[in-house]
Amino acid sequence: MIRLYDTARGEVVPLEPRDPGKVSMYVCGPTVYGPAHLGHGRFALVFDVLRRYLEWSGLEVTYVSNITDIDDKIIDRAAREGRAHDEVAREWEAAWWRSMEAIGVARPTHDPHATAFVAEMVALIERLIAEGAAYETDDGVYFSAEAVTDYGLLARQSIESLQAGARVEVDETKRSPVDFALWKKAKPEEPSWPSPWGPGRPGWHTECVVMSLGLLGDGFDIHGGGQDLAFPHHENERAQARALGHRFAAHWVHNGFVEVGGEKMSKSLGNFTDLDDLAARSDPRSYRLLVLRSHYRSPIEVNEGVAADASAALRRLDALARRAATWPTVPADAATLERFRERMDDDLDTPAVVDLMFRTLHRANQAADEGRVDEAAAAGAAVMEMTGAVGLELLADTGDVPAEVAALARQRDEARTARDWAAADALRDAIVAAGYVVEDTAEGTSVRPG
RNA sequence: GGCGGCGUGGCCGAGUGGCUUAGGCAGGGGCCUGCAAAGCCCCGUACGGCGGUUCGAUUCCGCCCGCCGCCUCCA
Repeated sequence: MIRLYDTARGEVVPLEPRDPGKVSMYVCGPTVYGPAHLGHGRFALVFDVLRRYLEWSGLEVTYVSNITDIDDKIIDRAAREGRAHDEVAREWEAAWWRSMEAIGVARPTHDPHATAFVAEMVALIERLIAEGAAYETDDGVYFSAEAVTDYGLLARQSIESLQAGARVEVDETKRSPVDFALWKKAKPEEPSWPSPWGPGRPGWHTECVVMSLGLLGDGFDIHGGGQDLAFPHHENERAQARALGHRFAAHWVHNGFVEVGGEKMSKSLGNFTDLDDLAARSDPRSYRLLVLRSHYRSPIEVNEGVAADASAALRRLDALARRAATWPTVPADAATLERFRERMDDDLDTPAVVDLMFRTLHRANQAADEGRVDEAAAAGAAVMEMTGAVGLELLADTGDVPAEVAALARQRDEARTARDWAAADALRDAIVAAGYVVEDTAEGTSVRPG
């Protein structure tokens, strides 16, 4: 079974599924108020890779990722644009799924929306009040962090040091600086839902508690998200669940940030690149390869040079896929797949897996060059199996080539047969100028989109 | 201030007390090719600084320097 770093325990520990053969995952999804950037892309890819690998391993995965469709930022944007908040949320949610599709992230098993669970959230808050873990103030309902003895577990800090470090103006209505809002009473003009405390909206941290427990049940296997969610978001989710006696998530997994010039990419710093821009400028699969090249908990630097690097590496993998298409169909090399499994099971060691992919690619090419076709085929099949298991689909086909370009290729073959090299080179230049890659093969001129 | 992490060859990025000291990209030489492309072969002796432990440290310990993250909305 796979071993993963657990933020709560601070070490790599085996994943022990609650239900044998099945894995339940909850990954905090986006607040839909704007375009997704590379950071969102990374978390989506990291957990997509984990999910696909678990499925490849034969486990039945239930993957839940929510859509936060009510939040101050959505309300702000709607107000600025003079639109309804739900209209803004719908627009950006649609954009989110388009971006996810562009980078090949599989759709979650369930994609619950916060606004569909408001009644359940109200019920949960009522229970927290009844337990003495929450209290009402003039502007809302707050959770009392002191109600949970190990508050600070995910932050790996004591509640005292968290309080001492509070950098925010202390809200006078809160009893403690680390207390957080469960329910925000609506000001005039703000969207609202009815509650025992008057019209208002839920705080961010409650939705994930209700939706994860509701869809996956208590003690679900994995709760994931970006490192910046560990505290306070996940800490606060956990606090609510624990206050009500739930075990909640068994395993907490957090991915590292995307950085630009050594700094975290974030909307507030304004140093972000939209996922759609990247997908439009390059083969979106290269971003997955880029993400796989680093360990999921390490920061990754993304810039033009690094992106070009990944694109070039991807071209080699595609080249192997094309070559492998001419080899016999044989089972993938078992020893290589065993290595792959070992590396992946070791806290998702994808850098080692990329290493293994390229070594195996090299082995396949070498065997083919030396005429050991079956060995090449087995190694090639292993590369395809591994890339497929982590969601990297290699392109073995040569793509669509227009009839006029194909005609140029045939003319070039004729010229080459006639040993008219000047004509052959001119035709090749023409095909390249049209944006295609030309390669000679035993069957003649091969042309594919560049 | 508290907590955590990082500093590796031109670039990206793994890893390890010594042994064959990843992988990718870029670069140089060669093979193949009419010339290319793709592929193959060969080539780089790097681990922030100063001490310490050790037969031996990039890897362990201490200190220092530099950088980053969380403690606030944030993937």
